[in-house]
Amino acid sequence: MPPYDPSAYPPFAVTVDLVVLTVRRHALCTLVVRRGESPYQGRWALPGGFVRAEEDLGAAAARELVEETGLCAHDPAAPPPVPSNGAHLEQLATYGAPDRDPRMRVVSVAHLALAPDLPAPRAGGDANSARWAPVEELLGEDALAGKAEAAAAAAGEAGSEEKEGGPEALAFDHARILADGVERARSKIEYSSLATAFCPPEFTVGELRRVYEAVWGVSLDPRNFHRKVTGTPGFLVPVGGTTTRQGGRPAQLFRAGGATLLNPPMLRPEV
Amino acid sequence: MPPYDPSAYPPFAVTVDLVVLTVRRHALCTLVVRRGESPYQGRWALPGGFVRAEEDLGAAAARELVEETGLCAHDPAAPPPVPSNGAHLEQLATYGAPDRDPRMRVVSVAHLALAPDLPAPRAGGDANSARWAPVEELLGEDALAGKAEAAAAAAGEAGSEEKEGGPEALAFDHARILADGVERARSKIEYSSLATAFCPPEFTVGELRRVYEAVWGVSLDPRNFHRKVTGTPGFLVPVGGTTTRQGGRPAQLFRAGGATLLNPPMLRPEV
DNA sequence: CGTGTTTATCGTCAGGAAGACGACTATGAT
DNA sequence: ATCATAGTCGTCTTCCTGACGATAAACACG
Repeated sequence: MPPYDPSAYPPFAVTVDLVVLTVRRHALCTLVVRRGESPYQGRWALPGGFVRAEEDLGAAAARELVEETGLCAHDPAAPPPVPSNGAHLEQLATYGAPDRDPRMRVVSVAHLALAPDLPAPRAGGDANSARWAPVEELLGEDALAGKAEAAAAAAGEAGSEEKEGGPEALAFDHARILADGVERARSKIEYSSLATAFCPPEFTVGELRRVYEAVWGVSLDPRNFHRKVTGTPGFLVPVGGTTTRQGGRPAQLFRAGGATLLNPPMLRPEV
Repeated sequence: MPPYDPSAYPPFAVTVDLVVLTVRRHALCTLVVRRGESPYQGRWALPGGFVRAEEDLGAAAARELVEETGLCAHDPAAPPPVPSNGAHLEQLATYGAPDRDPRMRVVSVAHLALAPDLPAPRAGGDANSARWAPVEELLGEDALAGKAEAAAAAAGEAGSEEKEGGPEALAFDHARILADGVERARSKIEYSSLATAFCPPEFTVGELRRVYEAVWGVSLDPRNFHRKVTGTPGFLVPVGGTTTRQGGRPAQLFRAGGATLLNPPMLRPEV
């Protein structure tokens, strides 16, 4: 790399942060790690780390994802030959407020990963521990600045609310990043087949419906949902077998079809 | 800012690049500037520049927008008190391949700006000149790698196609950034009222329809379009007057309504 | 072994949205 | 006066959706 006058531009640290979402026990959950270092020590944070000198942004996110979860990132542009436990990974947004990290100027390129339900997370790297936390618990409708907290005061809130959004507020601006990631996932499963990324390779219509219900936080009519997804071309391909994982009548098994954009889209119920 | 061990992380340069879109003479156009400096000297590029040491990413994009176009950025989160000629500005994506700039490691946070038709651009900063270029001319269906160029060979292509995507290929990875920005705009005017950002403060239904037609590259039925947009709550509010800017029968004038999300959405015609 | 429960799947019906297109209106150009 | 252009209002058919009844196939219990 040719030299260049370093005084012509200010130096930045560039990191990647990960919003890893999954559906566990009917709830949308995200991976958080306990911070062991100085700023926000002991608080939960999104997993992440520095981008290496010769590393692409997406590669850095994939590396962090493997380190934290063992998941093999599944680039939508280049489907892997082996259908391993690959998670969907895409860039979310970049956060670079000058004071977001008190140590130095850090620009963080957040990525969004969607994964099927996994066993307990393995703590990796510099994290003391890691867990799947329900996003509702982390984003309690007022975990972000700007939301009215009048309702809490009026209701005589039980528990120990802290100043910045609940007892388990995330470090840095990670609550904002998580909220953006959740909103991205909520809107993207509307018009793409991304909801299948939350499912194992073979799944039933009911399991897919429970993904939508968990991500959107609504309940859907099983009959209309079944008609909709089986009638959308390219969304699901039957794989032949049946299963009775959930009790009740055995259900057909499907794989994700080749379609990435759904037409017609799934419609999120109104408010 | 407290000191921090600079050997613990590799230093990056962080820039913002702008995809400024407008509709001119029934065509979707973007602002490009002529590069005066060494890599890709003389080639067209997207406007952009370094983020300053204490500057937020959005602020840097807004500053570049003012420098290049005189447009006052219009943060959706904080509507300006004065309805000046504010353009819509939002973050698009971040590009940080290790070799995207031969001089050094640069991470560019691209932003998307939508503006009404403007007078000739004023060349600012380090740009020799600037112009509005039709995106179709910059992204000729094969300006990006990966597209099949077999059709060009079979048709006995006239003109002087270069190796990397046409005679006016953009510098760096700016063709990719532009393509992503155009795709964002195309999809976002479907379900949001963002198409009004391409219109002057007061506009007619026909002018709004021509925006959709230019951005999507299709032709829409004027009668169905009229019924749709006037029937979508919060999209348009009548302002009272009429105009005959386009010839023909005078048309009612509207302003953009308060709605940001359209329900039902506008539907882009199928392939 | 019957009954109840759970889940899956198929059908029906009414309301609404959208595409195709006819008809009419109000301006300027010739 | 006539034509061209652009805007606006209706109609009709088709498709999608939400609400919901009905049936099917498993298991749990008495």
